[in-house]
Amino acid sequence: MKTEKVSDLSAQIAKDIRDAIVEGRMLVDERLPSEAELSEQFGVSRSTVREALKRLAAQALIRTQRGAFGGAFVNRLSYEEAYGQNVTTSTLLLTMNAVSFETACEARYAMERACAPLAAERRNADHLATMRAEIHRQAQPGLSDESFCASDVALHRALVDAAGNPVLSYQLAGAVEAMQPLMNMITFTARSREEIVMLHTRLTDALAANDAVLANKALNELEKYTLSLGKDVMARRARKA
Amino acid sequence: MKTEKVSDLSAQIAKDIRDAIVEGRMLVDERLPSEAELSEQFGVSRSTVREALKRLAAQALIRTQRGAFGGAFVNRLSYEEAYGQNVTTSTLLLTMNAVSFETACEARYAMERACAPLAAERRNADHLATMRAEIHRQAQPGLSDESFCASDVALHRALVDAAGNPVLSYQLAGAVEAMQPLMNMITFTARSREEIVMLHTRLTDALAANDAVLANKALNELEKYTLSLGKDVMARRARKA
DNA sequence: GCTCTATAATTGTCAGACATTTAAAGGTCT
DNA sequence: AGACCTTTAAATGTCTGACAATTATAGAGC
Repeated sequence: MKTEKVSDLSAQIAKDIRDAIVEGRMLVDERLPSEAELSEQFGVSRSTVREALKRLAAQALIRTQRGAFGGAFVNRLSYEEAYGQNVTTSTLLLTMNAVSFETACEARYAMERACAPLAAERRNADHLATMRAEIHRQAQPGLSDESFCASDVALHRALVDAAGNPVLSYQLAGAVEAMQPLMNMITFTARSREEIVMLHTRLTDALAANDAVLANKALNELEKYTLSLGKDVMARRARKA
Repeated sequence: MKTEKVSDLSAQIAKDIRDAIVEGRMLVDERLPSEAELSEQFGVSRSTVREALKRLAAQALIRTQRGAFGGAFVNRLSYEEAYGQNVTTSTLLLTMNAVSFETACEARYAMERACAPLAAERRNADHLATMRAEIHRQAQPGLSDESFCASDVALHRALVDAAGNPVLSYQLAGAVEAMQPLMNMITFTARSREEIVMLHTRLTDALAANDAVLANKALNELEKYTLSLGKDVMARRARKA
């Protein structure tokens, strides 16, 4: 066996099994040996095996079923599960490492621009309807800043989905959702909301007209404006402190 | 407490603690209660608590230290840890869900194009040197297809890093690395490698000249060419089957 | 042939024990 | 006083054995 001395058996066993799954030596829905068999195979107690399996379950690599003919099975990772993992990890990464608003904003709009040409080509009526519905919501007075940001993310998600590429949707929508806590730092005045709604409308109109160039222009202005709003907030905070 | 009946105590306990971390109720490097204390607080056995903690450790949310004054601590998620998680999850998602080469290819180059303008502006000598080194390697005869693809990914990574935005690097490099198994399906003839090396050189030259437009053009041609190579492979496979 | 029940396999949980690691406290010598 | 060693206590890591809960299958009874 390749089990090096690591002084954390459950981690080592989890790694062995994880490698087997990632490298395709175990296939989706294949059943792992029972906990008792695994403990014999690896020469450890059942508790240790269980801790290893829980590690894998936390990464959605396996699912377990109780009862006779139950056990642990290699799990087919769904977009939904992977998406959730991605968002949790990315969110923590950003908040714990004090990523600046400027950096997050730049990354976000760079990724949005990556979808714009595809979205302009492939958007369908549903995508446009979703975007217009979110724009409508953003124009409602009395909306909290958090809800405004959430709607902003939803609109972005529609833009990304309009590109018609599930891989792009998974990667970018997750990334943007993870940035929401950072975006939430902005306080949106009535005036700035008006401006953003206008730019969102221009973006949606551009997609409706299959015009990638106009869509990109709208995104550029949106980035510039969002950035200036963020900088205002920072400056105000700095003055107070 | 908000612990609903879920009939998997360790998952529920893990969720409670995870929420506390994600919502900021527990700060980085803060120490969790000992396993004995947790088992008392949650009213479960120590084994159950341990299984919950292993789940969190698998997501790199906590780290544990043995010995006196040891215990479980909220872990500052590093870019490296998050990156590894992202790649594992994304890789499995793509392979298990049979994402088509076309979809992966499109997503990849869409994301590369997102970085090109920033990279053209900010690339430094190191980035250019890395890219040229990878190009040199790609021109070596006798390189396996896998190594060629790996070098391709490394070159891409340099491009993304050249954009000078760590969030972008984390998200996009992880996404592209996850696509490597799919890209590995292509068999590269000497002729096609020559073509790709030429396009890579044009891309690097464009960045060296701070020319975003030329860089984007090179990426577009690269995408078109990669896609045609992939389609050839598929067609040949279909004929054989 | 259908329904119900018993069975056996398997995971989930618990209790208690011991091994191992590690930082801090205390003691000894110079 | 300071440097070095030893002890100690707190904590995680691992093992053992037991029982509870769940569930598909096989068999009994009609």
